[in-house]
Amino acid sequence: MTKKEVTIYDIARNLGISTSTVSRGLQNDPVVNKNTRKKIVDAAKELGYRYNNFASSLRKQQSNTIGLIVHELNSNFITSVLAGIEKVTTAAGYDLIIAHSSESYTKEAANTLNLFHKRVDGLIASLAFDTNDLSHFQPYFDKGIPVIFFDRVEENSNHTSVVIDNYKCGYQVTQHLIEQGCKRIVHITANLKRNVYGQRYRGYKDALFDNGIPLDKKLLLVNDLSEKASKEAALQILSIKPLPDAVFVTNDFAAAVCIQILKEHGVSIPGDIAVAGFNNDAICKIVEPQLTTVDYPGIDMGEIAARSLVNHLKGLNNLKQTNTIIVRSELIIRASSLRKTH
Amino acid sequence: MTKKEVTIYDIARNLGISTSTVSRGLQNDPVVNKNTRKKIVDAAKELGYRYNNFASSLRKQQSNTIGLIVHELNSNFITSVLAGIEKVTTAAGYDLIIAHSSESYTKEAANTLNLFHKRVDGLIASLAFDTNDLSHFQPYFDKGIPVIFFDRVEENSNHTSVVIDNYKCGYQVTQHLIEQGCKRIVHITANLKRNVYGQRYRGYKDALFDNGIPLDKKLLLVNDLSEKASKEAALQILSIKPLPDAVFVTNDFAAAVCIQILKEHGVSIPGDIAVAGFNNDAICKIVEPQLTTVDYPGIDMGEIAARSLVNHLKGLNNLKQTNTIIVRSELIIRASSLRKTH
DNA sequence: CATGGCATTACAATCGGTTGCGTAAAAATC
DNA sequence: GATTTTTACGCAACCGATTGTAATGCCATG
Repeated sequence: MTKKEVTIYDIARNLGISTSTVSRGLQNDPVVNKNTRKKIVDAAKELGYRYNNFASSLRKQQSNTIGLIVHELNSNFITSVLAGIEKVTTAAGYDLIIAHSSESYTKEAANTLNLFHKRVDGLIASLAFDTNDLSHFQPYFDKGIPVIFFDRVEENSNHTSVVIDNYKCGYQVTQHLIEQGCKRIVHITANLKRNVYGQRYRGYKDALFDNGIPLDKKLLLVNDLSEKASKEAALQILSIKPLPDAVFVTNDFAAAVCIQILKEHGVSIPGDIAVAGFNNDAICKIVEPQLTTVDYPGIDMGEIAARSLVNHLKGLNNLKQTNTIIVRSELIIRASSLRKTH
Repeated sequence: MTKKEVTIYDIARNLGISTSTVSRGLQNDPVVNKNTRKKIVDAAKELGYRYNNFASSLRKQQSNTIGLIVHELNSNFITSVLAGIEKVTTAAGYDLIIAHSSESYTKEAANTLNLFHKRVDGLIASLAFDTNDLSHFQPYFDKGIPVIFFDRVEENSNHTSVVIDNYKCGYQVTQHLIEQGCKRIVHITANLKRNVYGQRYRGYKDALFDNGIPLDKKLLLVNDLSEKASKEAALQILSIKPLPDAVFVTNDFAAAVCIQILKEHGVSIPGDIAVAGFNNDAICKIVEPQLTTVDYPGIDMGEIAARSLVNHLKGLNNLKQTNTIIVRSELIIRASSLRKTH
């Protein structure tokens, strides 16, 4: 069976010194003599000592852990964010606990509570599709545990958030499609209550308006951007008379599925219908024609969010002063939307 | 600032009972009276009590947490595994800490150690590309902490592992390509020391042998299956004279990139070169032609691995009795390899 | 030789649940 | 009504590291 754990008491007894000295020695506290420190470290190694995070966290009243709640893990974007966050938190000596909600509010709330009980020192979160309020974060707010939202945030909340300018991106994509001569632009997106989709839609709407193109509600398709939904959306597009001349999808994978179905039905891309996606996933360069999209700097968002949190935890800045941080983003034009050669 | 934490002592004082009763009451121990239990739970809610995992874990000497080490997070396969694992661990009341190595042995070792210090009750792991030995898991073995490997495992080790029959899959794919009339089959794969690639290669080799096709070392391309490497591999294929008539890539994304480059150079798929991938990622149905591949039951592997671990932890079975669990897998034939119509 | 200063180390309380064991009271048994 | 059994709860010792404060020893200074 499991052997007895080695503790600082064992080290202390072994060396004939006190546990406080051992504790300080292991923390490299300069107050303990260099030689003693070395002896402690050596003894620890030799005895097979392992640090007990529980005892430490219990006593110190902090976990040295940051919680991360994401809506999904399966996109390039989110793994980039993860990389950015990890880079910063690891460097700052924090551990990271990742929880994902699979786009479900229920799971998100459960994870939020769980991480609260795990006593994370801070939280970074991207909300699920159907999250409508932030009441499940209330315990954090009450206890003064910092929470930073990124990408999928709640609008009109005065919590710190790191986002891109979704409105501008939506506007840019639409403007680009219009400049390619498109006038009947379908917009396939998800729950408009979620900021990223709502804002992009507003950009789309305003771009149409500014170009004197009437908004046609029939061209707005809201679904969950899954493979199945995307296929159905593509079929629906085919049934619209006259055929639309562009599709702006707020997700690259969904756009790829659309392109596929449209092509299967003899529609030429971008000749008949120009298509644009969102996120700049790896898939963009695989589909034919290659997909116009918006590049979304995941790694930067992750780094910025994590750095803000870490700085706050170390007392270097105060989150209450910064509300929204907007990260640059960029329209990337590829063949799927190019109808005019300049 | 952070208000003082509410503890079971506060609840006890409030109700004029002892902490032991409170503790038992909160655990729903039937030994405490129903009414008292209700009073405790109510008081806890009212006072804003939150359970302290650290105190509990410290005392109980267990974390109720399972560690998961994966090589990456960005594939469909791995997120399926994750879903399977989560389903089981959540149901069994365990928390999950996910760590990913980004295919780096160094990070894998660091994560392994970190989870060890976090005192996970058990570990589920899929190894990185370049992991050659299991010495970083030694602390677990020494302490008797169960470790289950899945997918990317170390061969010839007598640790419990959950895998598919990679040899058979490699054989099947190759056999299928041969049956389509291919004779010069390129094999693009990664580090052959890693079981999944080594076994598939052996299947490839044996299928060739059994069909009387000589093994041509020039047709074996080993790289890291990244986008860049796949492009280079495709260009390399184009330079082989005479042109090969099939490519078996051990990763769908890499296969997709290859197809793209080959097509750009006027190669017809599958007419000139038949292509097969591995994993049955969503991308398979996006590329043109749709990609022949091997379906890999991620969710099952996750469930099986997690269930074995959980059962072991609960004392329901003993891992030392089960060594290797093989999960079913299936060749999925699509247009990218179909040269003959039956 | 006494005293002050500095460098080291020890003492002991503390963090918040958990649990074996003991006991009191209530219920059941004869 | 006495005794046994049940039910319900309390006592107190843990788990292992941290840290404010006190104490020790040493050297230097006057």
